[in-house]
Amino acid sequence: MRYNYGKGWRLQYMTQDEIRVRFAPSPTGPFHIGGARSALFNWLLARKMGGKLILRIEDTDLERSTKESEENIKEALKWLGMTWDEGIDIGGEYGPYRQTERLDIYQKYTEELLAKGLAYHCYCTDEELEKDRQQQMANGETPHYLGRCSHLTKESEAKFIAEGRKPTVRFRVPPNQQIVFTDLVRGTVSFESNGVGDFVIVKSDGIPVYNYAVVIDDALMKMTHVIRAEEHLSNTPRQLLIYDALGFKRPEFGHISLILGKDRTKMSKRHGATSVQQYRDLGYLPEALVNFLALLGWSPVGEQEIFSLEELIQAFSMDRVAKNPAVFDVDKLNYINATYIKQASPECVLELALPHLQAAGYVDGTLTAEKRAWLMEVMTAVKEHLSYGAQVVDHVDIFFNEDVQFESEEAAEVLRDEDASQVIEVFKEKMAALETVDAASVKKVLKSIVKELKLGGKKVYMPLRVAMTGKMHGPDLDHIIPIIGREKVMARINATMAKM
RNA sequence: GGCCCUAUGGUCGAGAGGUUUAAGACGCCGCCCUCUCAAGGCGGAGGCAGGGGUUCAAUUCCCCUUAGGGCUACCA
Repeated sequence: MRYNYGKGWRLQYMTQDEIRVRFAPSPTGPFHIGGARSALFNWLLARKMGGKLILRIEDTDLERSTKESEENIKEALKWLGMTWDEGIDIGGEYGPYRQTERLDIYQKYTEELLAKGLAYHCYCTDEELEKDRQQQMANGETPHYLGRCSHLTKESEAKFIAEGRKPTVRFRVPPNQQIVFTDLVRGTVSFESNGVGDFVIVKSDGIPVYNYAVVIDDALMKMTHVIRAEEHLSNTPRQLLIYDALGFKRPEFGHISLILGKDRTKMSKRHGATSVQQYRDLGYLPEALVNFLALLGWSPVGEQEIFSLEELIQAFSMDRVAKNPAVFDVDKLNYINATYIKQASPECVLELALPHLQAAGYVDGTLTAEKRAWLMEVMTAVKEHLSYGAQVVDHVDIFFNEDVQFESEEAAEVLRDEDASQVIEVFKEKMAALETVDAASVKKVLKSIVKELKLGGKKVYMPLRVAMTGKMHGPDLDHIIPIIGREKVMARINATMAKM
């Protein structure tokens, strides 16, 4: 058995009315790829089980939260193809879905905790707290609040208030308790309450802290499963204590491991692109990114690796989520994206590539229908070579640049071959005689030259390739030629030969 | 420092005590195809972190060590 509770939980929840899961990001910066994966697993679980996905915004960090980040998250989720059933924008039975709009709700529970003596006001200053922390660390103890304000007399409390101190609210952690829960991906996890220490649940400005608000929201919003990143695992005991103190039913927890960079530390900017937006801007396809993310920490039963969204939903299950952290492997992402690009329509590839073609100055903002059609042919020729959209600029100069430059001395050498000029002469004649110039007719021409001149294919193709592109490599010649067009091909060849 | 999580090739990972000669994929190397580069096809190299147990049998269960990560905030 992989987990000591077996697979029963799945049955248990299949018979329940509905699964309710949430994705609850804090809008404090670019939408991280790890957040996208958390969202994905929740979304997949909800869709698989016919449940609901709730999108809640955890914006209690007033300094760092921005509306812009929130928009960013929504856009990214939509782009990736994930939709939510309740939450910001669309509302629902358990709203509001933005924590700063729920302050009155939290306050009600805070008063309850205070009244029951399960929480208390703390007037300690940052300096005092920091001093305690230093000392405990020096003593080799788990730093935690010493409880200085836990039993304040009315007099001293009045004195602090008179001094103008703004209190925080601390949760009174019961001593000598074992906090145990069963994690969907990790099995039984246990903590000692003694290691926790009374923690702040409401800041001195009256705003609740994450560990507190999250519990009230998840409970009130009737979450059945909390699937989130492993960084929250160590916070879970604190949250469990609050569930119990408030008499809430505990949901199931599942902590999925973190996504690491190449050096096995948490993914950060120095590992390259870390936000969903960056991958979109680089010209990755949302389906490919989702496919890749799904495989990072989850594995399907069979050997299939390329999954559509629908197939992922069918195949997904929480009991195949891995416990160990996963290194983000761009090579594999590129491979997956490349396979999606190969299957994609020219229109779709053009869409990925267009911003990069524009940035490189190959095309300007306005595209005529004719130009667009031509670009699609170019895309068809190069899409086999692309891992992502931005790479297009490495492959298209041969279609845009009429001034042929040899990429190397080796290339120039090809045209000095004894048979080169004859090949080119024959090619020009045959091309001129052609009624329609397309891949099939060009291919016929090229083959006939090989045959008639009794030369190897290399001796025929390479001089022509170099004469019209200056390069030794590129897409198939019979594809390139119709795209460049007969006139320009001729002009290029003539110009190149004149230089010899 | 304390607490918690994790440990199969370079990477993602299958594996649920004997079915393993340890899947599959990416990457790497070679061959084929081919005008070239890709793509595609075929093949190859490469791994159970170390040490103790438990057991007739351990990659699989337990313990320790080591390594990595997370938490330890009036961040989330």
